[in-house]
Amino acid sequence: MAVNRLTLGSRPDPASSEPVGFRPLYRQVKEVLVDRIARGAWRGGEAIPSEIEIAAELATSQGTVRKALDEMAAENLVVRRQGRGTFVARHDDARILFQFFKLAPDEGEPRFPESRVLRIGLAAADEAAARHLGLAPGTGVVELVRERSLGGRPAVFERIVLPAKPFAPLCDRPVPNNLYDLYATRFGVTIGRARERLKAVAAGPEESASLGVAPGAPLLLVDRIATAIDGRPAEWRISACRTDDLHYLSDLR
Amino acid sequence: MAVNRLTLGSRPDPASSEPVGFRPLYRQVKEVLVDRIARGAWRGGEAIPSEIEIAAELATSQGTVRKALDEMAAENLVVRRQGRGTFVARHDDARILFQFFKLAPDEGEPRFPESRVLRIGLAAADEAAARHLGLAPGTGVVELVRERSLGGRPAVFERIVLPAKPFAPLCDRPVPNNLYDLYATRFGVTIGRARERLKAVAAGPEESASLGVAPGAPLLLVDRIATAIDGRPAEWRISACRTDDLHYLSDLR
DNA sequence: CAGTGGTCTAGACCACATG
DNA sequence: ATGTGGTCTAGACCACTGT
Repeated sequence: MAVNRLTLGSRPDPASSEPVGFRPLYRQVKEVLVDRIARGAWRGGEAIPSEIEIAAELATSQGTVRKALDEMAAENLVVRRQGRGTFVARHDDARILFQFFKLAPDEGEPRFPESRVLRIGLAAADEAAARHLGLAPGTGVVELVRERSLGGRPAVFERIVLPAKPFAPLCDRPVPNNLYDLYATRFGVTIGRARERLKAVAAGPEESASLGVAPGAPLLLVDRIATAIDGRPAEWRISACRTDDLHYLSDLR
Repeated sequence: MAVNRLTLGSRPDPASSEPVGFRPLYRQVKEVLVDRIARGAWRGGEAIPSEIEIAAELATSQGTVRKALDEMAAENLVVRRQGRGTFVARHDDARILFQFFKLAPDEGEPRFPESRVLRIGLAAADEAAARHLGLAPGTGVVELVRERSLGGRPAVFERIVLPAKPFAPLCDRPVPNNLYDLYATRFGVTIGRARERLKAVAAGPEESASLGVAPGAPLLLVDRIATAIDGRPAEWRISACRTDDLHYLSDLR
């Protein structure tokens, strides 16, 4: 197995014309670890080696490894537990609820929604889908339309577009409620972050039928691009949300 | 002047019934520094003492002070610049745009909006305002209604409610475009974070007139409670936003 | 040049979890 | 008792900024 050679903190060649500037050691350590997680070296929930072991393997100090792991913990890639170890973060319902599902009832606790699939199948990426997912137009994609309910009442009508490679097998069996956990465990695609653009729109016929609101009623439209931890866009999702007794929570800090 | 006594990292009395658990030294250092900023020991943009000076004053190590300052930088309380020093964060337009103003044009760069005040005056807090601001109902509040434009076109119609203490003088002279900077420099209230709840609603008569949209057109309603760095709610703001060629940006990470 | 924050190291000890 | 991450310290050196 190849040894991980890390350049030292000091520049090896001061006259070099590298445009990268200075790359701290702890970022290189982080890069190695993120890459290993992205390649599935450990499963979600599994413990990674201890700081001391990683430090020994990469020939650096425990403090440097710690700084790398602290950054990864801040990005929700990893969970650290004193006395137990460092674990690859899982997309369990609690995390989804905290990080990715921002819709909550006006009164009462946030809950994870139930889902009902309305349509699923393969299609060719139109111009918008191709642009959002970084594909060539016409590339195969999986298209999934579903309805999500909170407290037994339909709340979200959404359309999800994924690259057929590697997600095509999704069409073959029932899809679970929690998709991001499935992406990670079955397809090795770990979603790291997402960017959402929100608009208020008038309900169209399909949305109004699904959500039980009048046509033209105001709905919150959430346009999300979710990105894997290797930085590649992995999912495009448009959700129309009822907000009569729900709201979208955004923390500014 | 009182000396800042910090407890050591080890528990002074293992049999003590203190419910606080363990309070790391660096958090106590942070607490001291946050408190000094909240009390206006340094103005926004001003440099605070160097790590070495703070460490000497509080009789701790540079590394501990650094950890405190790093956390404060992560919370946007402070800006650190290599070679120059550590500065109290200012609510300049760039920061507002990044942290608090999430509305951006669908095409083109985000910009800071212009504002036009429609009404300002003193009032008694109704039940909702009192609850949001942690006041007794009937307490005096400042109420400000304004219209904000992007690219010369009205985009946001908003109502802002503030405690009359200490904000009453706002009514006496023209209010600037950037309110959070004013809160900090003139009233010593530094906004640290905010929680926004979003809904899609139908435009009412006042909103539709101000924003130039049809009555009943869908608008994005943003209900914000902004909190000062000492943790107290300082502002309640409800904004109705046009989203035909704008969107609200939410980064999930 | 001196002074600042940033990185890296090494070691000691603490808090926590598990066996 | 052992091993994990968390805190704290001390010191060396690097990168950056201003004088």
